[in-house]
Amino acid sequence: MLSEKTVERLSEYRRHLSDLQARGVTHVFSNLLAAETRVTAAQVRRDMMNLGLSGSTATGYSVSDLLEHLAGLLDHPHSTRVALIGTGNLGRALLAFFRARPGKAVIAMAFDSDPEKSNRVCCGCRVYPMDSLEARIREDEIRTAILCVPEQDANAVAQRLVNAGVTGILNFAPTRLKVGDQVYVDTMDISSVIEKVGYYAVRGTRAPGRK
Amino acid sequence: MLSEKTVERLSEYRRHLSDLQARGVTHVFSNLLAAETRVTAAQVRRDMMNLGLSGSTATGYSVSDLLEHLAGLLDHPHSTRVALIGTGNLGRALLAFFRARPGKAVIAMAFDSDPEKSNRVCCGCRVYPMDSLEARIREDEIRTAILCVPEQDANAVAQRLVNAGVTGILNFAPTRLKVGDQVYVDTMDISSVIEKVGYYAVRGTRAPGRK
DNA sequence: TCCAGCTTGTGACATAATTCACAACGTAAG
DNA sequence: CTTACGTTGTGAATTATGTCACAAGCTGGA
Ligand SMILES: NC(=O)c1ccc[n+]([C@@H]2O[C@H](COP(=O)([O-])OP(=O)(O)OC[C@H]3O[C@@H](n4cnc5c(N)ncnc54)[C@H](O)[C@@H]3O)[C@@H](O)[C@H]2O)c1
Ligand SMILES: NC(=O)c1ccc[n+]([C@@H]2O[C@H](COP(=O)([O-])OP(=O)(O)OC[C@H]3O[C@@H](n4cnc5c(N)ncnc54)[C@H](O)[C@@H]3O)[C@@H](O)[C@H]2O)c1
Repeated sequence: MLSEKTVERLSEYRRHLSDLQARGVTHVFSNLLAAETRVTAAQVRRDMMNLGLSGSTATGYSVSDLLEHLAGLLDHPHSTRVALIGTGNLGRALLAFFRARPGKAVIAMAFDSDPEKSNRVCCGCRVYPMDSLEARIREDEIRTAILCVPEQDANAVAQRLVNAGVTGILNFAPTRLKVGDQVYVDTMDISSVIEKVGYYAVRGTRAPGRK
Repeated sequence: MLSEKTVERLSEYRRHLSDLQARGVTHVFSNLLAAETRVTAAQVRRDMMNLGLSGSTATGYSVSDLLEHLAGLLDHPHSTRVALIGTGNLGRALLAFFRARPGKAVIAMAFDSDPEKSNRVCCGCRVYPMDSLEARIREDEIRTAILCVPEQDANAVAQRLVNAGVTGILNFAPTRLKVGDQVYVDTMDISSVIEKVGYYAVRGTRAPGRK
C-alpha cells in the first residue's frame, strides 16, 4: 500500500511523463523528472523502487514503461468515473474543468437537490435529482465522489454516498466527514489553506523543511 | 517558525473555537477539541505548547485566549486582504465563496486579462485589467494572491505577482511555479487529488497511517 | 481536610518521510 | 580495450511528525 504523499507524486510524475511522451521523448533520468516536479532525484528513484520499476544507468527509465505502470495503479474502472454532488458555483466550475481537461477521470454523473438545477444537462453532464442517487451510483458501480454541497448537508450526503457503495470522497465542505474507516476522505479546505498561505506570506519565507 | 501541518491544524482549531464561543462555551479541554478535528488530544496539547499557550488542568484552555493568540498568528493586514487573478469559472466561484463566508480573509481585488471581464464588478469585487496589476498590488501592499489563470499563463503571472511584492500564492493551475525561495506557494492540484482519492477508493481503505 | 477523578505539560519513544552517499553499472569516445 | 563520466539502486543516516505515558495540578464532594 502506497502512502498518500507517494500517490500524489506518482500523479504528478504522470503528468510530466505524458508531456514528455507527447514530445517524443522515450527515456528519462531521475534528475530530469525531479527538476520538473518539486522533489529530489533520490526521491524519484525511491518511488520507482517502491513501485518495483527499474531503469538503466545509461538511458534512465522508459517513459512508456512508467506510464503503463502508473496507469495500472491510478486508472481503474471504479476510480476514473466519479460522481459530483452539488452543482452550485464550485460544482459547475469542476464540471467545466473536468470536461475540458484531457485527463483520465471523468465526471460521469452529477446530482443536486434543487429541482431548478436537476433534470437537465450542465457542462455536458446530466444532473439528476437526489432521490435517484443511491440507485444510479449502485448501477454504475461508482466508488469515487466529489462533494460540493453546503457544509450543513455534507455529512448527511456523505452518509448516503457511503451507503450506495462509495469508498472515496473528495470533500470541499469545511467539515470533517464522519464515515467508516474503510472510506477514504480528502477534505480540501480552501479557507484553511489561504490562511496557511497568508501565514508564510507575511513572514516572507517558505515553510520549514521545503527545498 | 511553525510547520505547515501545524498551521493547518491551527486554522482548523480556530473554526471550531469560534463555533464554541458563539455557543457561549468559555473553556475547552484538549480531548474535546481533538474530537471535533481529526487529531489526538496529545497533538492538540503539543500544538498549544508550540504556541506557548497553557491551560489549566481543571478547566482546560480558555477559548477566548486561544482565539486571540490564533488571530495574532493568522490574521495580519498583509494576509487577510488577498488578490485573485483570473475570474473564470473557478475564480468566480471563489469570489462568491469568500464573499458569502464569515471568515477573516477577503478578496480585496481581482484581475483578468479579458477586456470583457475586467473593468466591472463580479460577486461584489472590482475586477481590474492586468496592466494595472503591479501598481494596485503595490499600493494596497497585498502580499497574498490566489492564482486561477490557465496553466500556460500561470508562471508568467506568478512572476509579475512576485515582482509586485507578493510573497504567498495559492495556485490552482497544475504547474510548478518557479519563484524564489522567499515566496511560499501552495498548489492545489485537483486532478492529482482526485486520482489519489480514486486510488484509495478502489482499494477500499484509508491510507496507511490514518487514524 | 483529604481523596477521587479528571486534567495538563512534556520527555521519551515510535513511526513516517526524505536525503545522503556510494558501489555497481553502461555507454561513448579514444 | 580501456577510461571517463554520469547514471541507478539502496542501506544507512537524518529529519519530520505524531503518540505514549506519567508526574503534577486542580476541583468538588465526602
Ligand atoms: N465556491 C467555492 O469557491 C468554494 C470554495 C471552497 C469550498 N467550498 C465549499 O463547497 C461547497 C459548495 O460551494 P458552492 O460555492 O458551490 O455553494 P453553492 O451554494 O453555490 O452550491 C451548493 C449547491 O448544492 C446544492 N445542494 C444544497 N443542498 C443539497 C443537498 N442536501 N443535496 C444535494 N445538493 C444540495 C444546491 O442546490 C447548490 O446547487 C460548500 O460547502 C462550500 O463551503 C466552495
Ligand atoms: N474550474 C475548476 O474547477 C478548476 C479546478 C482545478 C484547477 N483549475 C485551474 O484553475 C485555472 C483556471 O480555471 P478555470 O476553470 O477558471 O478556467 P477559465 O478558462 O474558466 O478561466 C480562466 C480565466 O483567466 C483569464 N486569463 C487568461 N489568461 C490570463 C492572463 N494571462 N492573465 C490574467 N487572466 C487571464 C481568462 O480571461 C479567464 O477569465 C486553470 O489553470 C485550471 O487548470 C480549475
